[in-house]
Amino acid sequence: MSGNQKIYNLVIVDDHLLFAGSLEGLINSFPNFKVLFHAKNGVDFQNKLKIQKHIPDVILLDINMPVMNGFETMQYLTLNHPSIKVLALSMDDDEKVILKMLRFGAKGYLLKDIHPDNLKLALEEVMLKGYFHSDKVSTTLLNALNEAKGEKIKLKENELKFLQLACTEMTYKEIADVMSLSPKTIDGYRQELFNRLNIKNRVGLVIYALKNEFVKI
Amino acid sequence: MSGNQKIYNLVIVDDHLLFAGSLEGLINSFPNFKVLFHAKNGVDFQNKLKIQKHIPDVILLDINMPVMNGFETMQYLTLNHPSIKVLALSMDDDEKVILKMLRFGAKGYLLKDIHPDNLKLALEEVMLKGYFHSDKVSTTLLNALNEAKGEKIKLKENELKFLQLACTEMTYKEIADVMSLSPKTIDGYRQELFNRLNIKNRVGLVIYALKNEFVKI
DNA sequence: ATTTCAATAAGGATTTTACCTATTTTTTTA
DNA sequence: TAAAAAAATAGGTAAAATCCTTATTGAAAT
Repeated sequence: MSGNQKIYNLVIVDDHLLFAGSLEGLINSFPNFKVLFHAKNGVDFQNKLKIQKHIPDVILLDINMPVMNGFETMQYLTLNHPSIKVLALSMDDDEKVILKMLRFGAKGYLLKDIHPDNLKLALEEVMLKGYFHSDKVSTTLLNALNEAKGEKIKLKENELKFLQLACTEMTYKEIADVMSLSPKTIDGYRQELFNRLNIKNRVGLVIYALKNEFVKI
Repeated sequence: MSGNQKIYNLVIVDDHLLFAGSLEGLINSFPNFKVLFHAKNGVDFQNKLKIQKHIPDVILLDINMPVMNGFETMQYLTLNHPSIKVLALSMDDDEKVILKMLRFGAKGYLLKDIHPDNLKLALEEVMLKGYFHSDKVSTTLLNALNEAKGEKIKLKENELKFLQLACTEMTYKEIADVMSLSPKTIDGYRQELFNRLNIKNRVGLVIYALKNEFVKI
C-alpha cells in the first residue's frame, strides 16, 4: 500500500523516434517504471546495453524495424537475457506475427493503439503475472496463444462444472445451489475464469466453453 | 433400416409404482429401448445406479416426487451425469415448472397423458435429435420450443443484428452505439426476443443463435 | 380518415452480474 | 506438525441486465 514499491527498469526498442520518445515520457510518469534508454533496433539496443550498468526488467519491442527487427532481437534476447520480459509491440493484430513472437519467447504483446492509461496496467500486469496481451484480440487468438506458450488452460473440477452450468440459463445463484456452494464462491470461480481467459462477461464464458468443447449444444 | 439397431438403456424415476411398473412393461416392448430399473425418487435412483453396471442413456424423470424431487434429481444429474438425456414427466403443462426443468438441463418433457404409441416416437426422437416435447402444450411454450417442430422463428433485420451482437462480449449499451439506436430500443428487442423465444437471459440468446446458426463461433 | 401495426424510445424498479478486497477454512507440503 | 498454498466464503459497491408499462411516430391497411 505504501510508496516504495519496486521500480522496474524498462527499455524501448522502436525505430520511430517520436513514438519512442513520447512513450518514454509517459512511462517515466508511472511510479514504478523507469525507462533506462530507448534504441532504434536490435543492434542499437545491444550497443547501448553494454554501456549500461542496469539490465532492464522489461523491454517493449517493436516488431517492424528496418535493421535488426523484432524477431531477430527476440532471438538474441531469448538466448542471452532470458530473464528479461519482452512485450512485443505491433501496429496491428496480425495473428501469425504475434504467434511467432510468442513462440520466440515474448511474454505478451501490445497493440500500439493501446490507451495510455491501460499501458500502465499492462506493464504492471506483465511484471506481476508474467504475461499480458492487449485485449483487442479474438478468443481464437488467445487460445492459440495459450497453446503457443504451452500454457494450456486447465480447468479444475469445480471450475469445469461451473463453466458447464454457466452455459445454461441458470442464474449464478441457482448454480451455487446446484453445486452446493456459496454464491460468493461461484463469483470467485467466475472472476478467476474471467481473468484467466481474458473475457468480459458471461457470454464470453459460453463462447469459450463451446469453442473448447467443454459443453455441447 | 435393418433389425439390429442400438438398444438404449432407460431408467424411470417416479414415485407411482403402478405407473412406473406398467410404463416399464410398455417400454420393454419397444425394440430399441430397455428399462434398466425404476426408482421412486432421486435418492432411490442414486442407490440403484450404484449397483448397476450400465449407465442409462435416457431417464424419464417425474417432477412431483415427495423425497428428492425432479428438480433436485435434475440438478444431481446435470452435475454428475451430464451426458444422460433426461425427459421430464409431468401431470400438467405448468409452464414455470417445465421451463425450470429445461433450464436445469432436461432435454424435453412429456405429459403423462401421452398416448402409448407416441411414447415410442418420443423416445426415438429424443435419442435421435436430442430433444422432444409433448405437443399438448400452451402456445407460449410451443413458441419457446418451436425448433422441436422445425418452425424457425423469423427475425426482423434489426433483431438479427442485435442477436448477432448479443453473442459478443459487448454490453447492450455498446450494441446500441454500434447500431446507432437508443439503449431502450435495444432493450425492446431483447424483451421481444426473450418473450418470443421464451428465454430467460442472455445466455439463452447465445444458445439460440448458435443452434439456429445465426452466428458462428 | 381512421384504424392498425411496427419501430423507436422513455421512466423507473428490481435482480443479476461484475469487481475488488479480505478473511476463514482446508489441503498440501516442506 | 508448522508453514505455505489453495479453496471457499464474505462484504460492499458499481455496472449491467432484466422487467413492466407507456408513449410517440410514421407507414400501411381498410
